[in-house]
Amino acid sequence: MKLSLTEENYLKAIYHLSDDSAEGVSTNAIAEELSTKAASVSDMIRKLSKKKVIDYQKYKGVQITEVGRKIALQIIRKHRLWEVFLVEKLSFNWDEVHDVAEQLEHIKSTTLISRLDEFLGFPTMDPHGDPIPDENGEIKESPQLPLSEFSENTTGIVVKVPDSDPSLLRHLDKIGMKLGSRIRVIEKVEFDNSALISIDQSKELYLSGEIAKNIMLAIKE
Amino acid sequence: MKLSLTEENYLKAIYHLSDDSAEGVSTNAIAEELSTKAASVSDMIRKLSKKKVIDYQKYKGVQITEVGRKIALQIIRKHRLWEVFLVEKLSFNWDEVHDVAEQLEHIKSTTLISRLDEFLGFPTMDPHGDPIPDENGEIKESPQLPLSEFSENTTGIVVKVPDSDPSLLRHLDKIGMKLGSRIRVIEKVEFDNSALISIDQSKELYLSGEIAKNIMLAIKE
DNA sequence: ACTTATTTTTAGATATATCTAAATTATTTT
DNA sequence: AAAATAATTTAGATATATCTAAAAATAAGT
Repeated sequence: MKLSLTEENYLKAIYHLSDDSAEGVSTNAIAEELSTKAASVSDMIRKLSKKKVIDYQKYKGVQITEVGRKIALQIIRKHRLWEVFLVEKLSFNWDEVHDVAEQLEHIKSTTLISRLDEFLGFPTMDPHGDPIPDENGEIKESPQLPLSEFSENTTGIVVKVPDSDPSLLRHLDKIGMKLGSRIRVIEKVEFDNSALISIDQSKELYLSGEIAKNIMLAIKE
Repeated sequence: MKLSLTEENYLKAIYHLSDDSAEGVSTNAIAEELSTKAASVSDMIRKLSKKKVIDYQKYKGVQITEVGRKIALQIIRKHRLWEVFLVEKLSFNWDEVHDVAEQLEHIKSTTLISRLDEFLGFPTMDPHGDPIPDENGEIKESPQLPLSEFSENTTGIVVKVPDSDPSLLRHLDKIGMKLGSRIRVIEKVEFDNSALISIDQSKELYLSGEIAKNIMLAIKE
């Protein structure tokens, strides 16, 4: 199955949107995700449907097929492996890697990606804590909740933050919150859903509910 | 200056063809280099001319401008750095890297390429023995010595052989030694100045001192 | 110098990916 | 259920990159 760069980006967007809701993905949602217009999405949807990577009925939204899912996972695998490379080998900050990885993920060479995987020591998680699918598209995921769902006096490890928002990532960097940071919820403020937390058993600060919703923690017994 | 992927490939081809002959580059030559048709080249030439990366008069061929040359050298820099990465870090054979490097050279990120340069230890030569331009487009020809002057357990890339002696060239052809071949001196024989060498990490054979004196190698750390 | 051959350019078509504006279908409100 | 609103699709345009076939300019052969 040969897909153009644009087709790959559409398929990836549809895959991500499929995760959020079990229902079919709407044209508008795809348009917003890709910062394009619904009309363009309609055109592309017909192309992808003809290639059998998505199922599609007019006005009914799209659903990714098993074939499409496998392809999307391979693109995501490449994206995340390149992110590991950029952070571990080229000393990028974890908030600088997304745009470059968006380009690198489209390089076509199965040899390249398996050699890269080996070179990086077969990592299972990218620098944002997202799991890296294996060459068959299998994902091994650990149980996790957003920080906002944690109750007082519980502890978790940062395993995932959205990689799409540089301003958030810069802020987290500034307060010293990284993947692997140990977060303890000391106090929850009912009024605005903010929370007093500690980072790595030292720094204490208040975190807004907005931020807390975006930080995924692995539950620590 | 923003160039599309296709424009970058045209510019690179024109740069390479400019090297061969001091005269302007012909439409047909570009078409053949890129496996496309002369009509397509005519169209693209007008675009590149409008962007001032080449000079062009109808029916008179093209010449690369200083601006164009600088851009071409940056693309070549990226191509060759990626080739070093593929060979040194991902264990590609030097004859497998070209197609992947052709893709990687178009990734846009100056940070990426300077970090990659550093990660690779600021190499001056790619796996084929071609020099790697620096970030200003300057090329430093690498130091070279005749094979006979190399000591045991050192490696070099064939950069020059006398073109005046057909019998020598025929012999080199027979043993599989070409420009760009990677030669490792395994053992030197004092008695007759011959040397046991390996060619391209595979074939091993003895080479007479007479031949070794005539083969120039670029020194590879 | 004139004819022939080659090279190069133009004109018109095709394919991808995008857009705006209008038409159509689906959903929501009253 | 009819009217209003929202979502989606189609129609027609634009921009890039390509092609074939025909025209124009240059180069070569006699």
